[in-house]
Amino acid sequence: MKRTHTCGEIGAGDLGRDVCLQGWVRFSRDHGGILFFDLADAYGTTQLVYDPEDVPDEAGKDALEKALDGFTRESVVSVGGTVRERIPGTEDPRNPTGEAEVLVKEAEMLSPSHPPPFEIGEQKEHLLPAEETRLRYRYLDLRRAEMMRVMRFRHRLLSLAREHLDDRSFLEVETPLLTRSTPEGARDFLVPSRVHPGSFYALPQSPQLFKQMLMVAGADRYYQIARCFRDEDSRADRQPEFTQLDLEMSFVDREDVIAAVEALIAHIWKGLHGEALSTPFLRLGHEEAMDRYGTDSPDLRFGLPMTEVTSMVADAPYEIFQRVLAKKGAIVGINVKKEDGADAVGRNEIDRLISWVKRHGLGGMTWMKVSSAGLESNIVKYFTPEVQHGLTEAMDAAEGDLLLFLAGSREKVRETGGLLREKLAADLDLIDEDKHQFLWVVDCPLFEKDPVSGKLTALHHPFVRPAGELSPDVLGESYDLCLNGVELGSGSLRNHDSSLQRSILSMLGLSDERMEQEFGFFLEALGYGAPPHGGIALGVDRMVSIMLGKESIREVIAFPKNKRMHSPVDGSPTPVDDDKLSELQLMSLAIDDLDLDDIEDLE
RNA sequence: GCCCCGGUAGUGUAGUGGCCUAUCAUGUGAGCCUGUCGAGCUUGCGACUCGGGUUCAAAUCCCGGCCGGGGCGCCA
Repeated sequence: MKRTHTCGEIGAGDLGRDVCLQGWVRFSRDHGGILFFDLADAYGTTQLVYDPEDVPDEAGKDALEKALDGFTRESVVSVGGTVRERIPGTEDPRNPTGEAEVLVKEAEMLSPSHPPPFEIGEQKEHLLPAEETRLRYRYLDLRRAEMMRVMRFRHRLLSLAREHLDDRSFLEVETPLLTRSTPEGARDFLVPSRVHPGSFYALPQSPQLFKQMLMVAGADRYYQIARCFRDEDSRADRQPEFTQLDLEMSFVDREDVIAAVEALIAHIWKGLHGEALSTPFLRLGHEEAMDRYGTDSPDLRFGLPMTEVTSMVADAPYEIFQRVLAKKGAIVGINVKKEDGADAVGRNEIDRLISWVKRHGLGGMTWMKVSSAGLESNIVKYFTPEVQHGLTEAMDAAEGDLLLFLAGSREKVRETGGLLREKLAADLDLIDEDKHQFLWVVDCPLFEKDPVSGKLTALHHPFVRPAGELSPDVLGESYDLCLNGVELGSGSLRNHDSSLQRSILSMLGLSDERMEQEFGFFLEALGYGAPPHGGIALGVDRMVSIMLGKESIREVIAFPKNKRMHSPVDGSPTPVDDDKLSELQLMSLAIDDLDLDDIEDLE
């Protein structure tokens, strides 16, 4: 028997037709004579029915019944039969195939299944087995229609991206997975070389240098759906291997790249959601993002910005503020607007917020209520009417609002204020889960100074073009894309001038010798006519998970690693045989009976 | 490296010191049932993460390990 139809396409139009269906037995219902089976495949479910009083071939009846007896849950079977209309009143309106059924005349077991460790049928989220179990039997988990829907959504997103970029002369190029380990950035996954004992490839953390060399090559516009690898601890939105939609363009300025990315995302959005996405996206300077929201990827689905009031209250004889000012600290306010639910924040709630703030390392929090008579609280008396007026103006305070103030070191206040903002939004239910708020954060500093060593490190990566004359404080020609407070992608214009690139690497502490050793090949490439260029890399896993409202990117990756970077389905990583190691001239230090003398003997 | 939460039949759960020979559902085995659709009915099966401790008594309390998850650090 050969399949003639899928389980999702049988309908009223097929009545009377002889068909062959093949798929998985999802549920069966035995009424003591008449039998029902739900046969499922990737496209849908069709009801099979066996009726002992309606068997065309009496001689084959026993064999047919015997075969059907073996149709256990999740076994793969092949059936031949006739499509017929269901008895009136027994149609299933929830199922697109629910008006028809297939009367089984032939049945064959293709592949039996053990009883599955959990149920494959559609079920409520809270009835799902633990993620651990789902990942161990991922091939069964993926069999669920919801997971198939996720995989299709992801596929569609990538198709739409390809379609859009192909139409705009972007060239899809595969860059190597076996690459050079470079000193900057995350920890590398290393691959030992058999041919060059003691030498290693690194799996790419991103195709950054290769795509830039493609620009030198004159490719003009490049993209790649690129797997990237970073050996750092995972999070709900971080896996050791992940996918970037990576692109790069030549002869462009920042606006060109931003516009190209907005058009790309709008195209994807329209294709997946059917509705136009409003562009251009909001934009925020990095410094303002930090000042107002305490993070470089703020969630602008809600308000509650911070307002710095340090200078405004500088002369107020309020001791707590004065102590902070003496230590060159900062004082910021957050206005919980009446319309955001300030009334819901009573004295008890404020006390809870104060202890929450203390747990985050600040001394406390002060507050004022805005009433018709003006500001009210036990500290208002320390502020002159002019100062009160200034605060009201600066924080856009109106009657019914609640003003919260944090004081401490600038970094701590920013950080805690940002977290408080998110906590308030969650507590007051200000986040519209259906809203998708894109945001560009632009003008990030090129460098970050290590507070302990004073050493400069690159905030993004060392190839970002400075927006002005090179100095430790210079801003970069950068643009980070955020969606709902999550960093979706990071892009910039790059340095196409090799001497500028050298200066930056040198400011990052690389000696000429090291620079030559680690990046010489790339600097050399920049010396052979590198066009001005820039690009971006978008996190595909994050984009898909946010668009589908999933809590973790593991939900949108077919075979993800778990928190401890184990692959539950294949059990990797595993130890390997000693002969494999010795072929690579390697010896593990992670073995129980290791005798250090053995190593010394080898030297 | 650190902090927090969790671990009870195959799966999801109830059980906060003795009422536990551990609840319920689902699953699974057997039987019944001719229009169901996550069919129904009867009945059998099946579990306290591991080690140590406290106690007359531990699924329950304490300590440690293992496993899973969230986070900090880390992630140019």
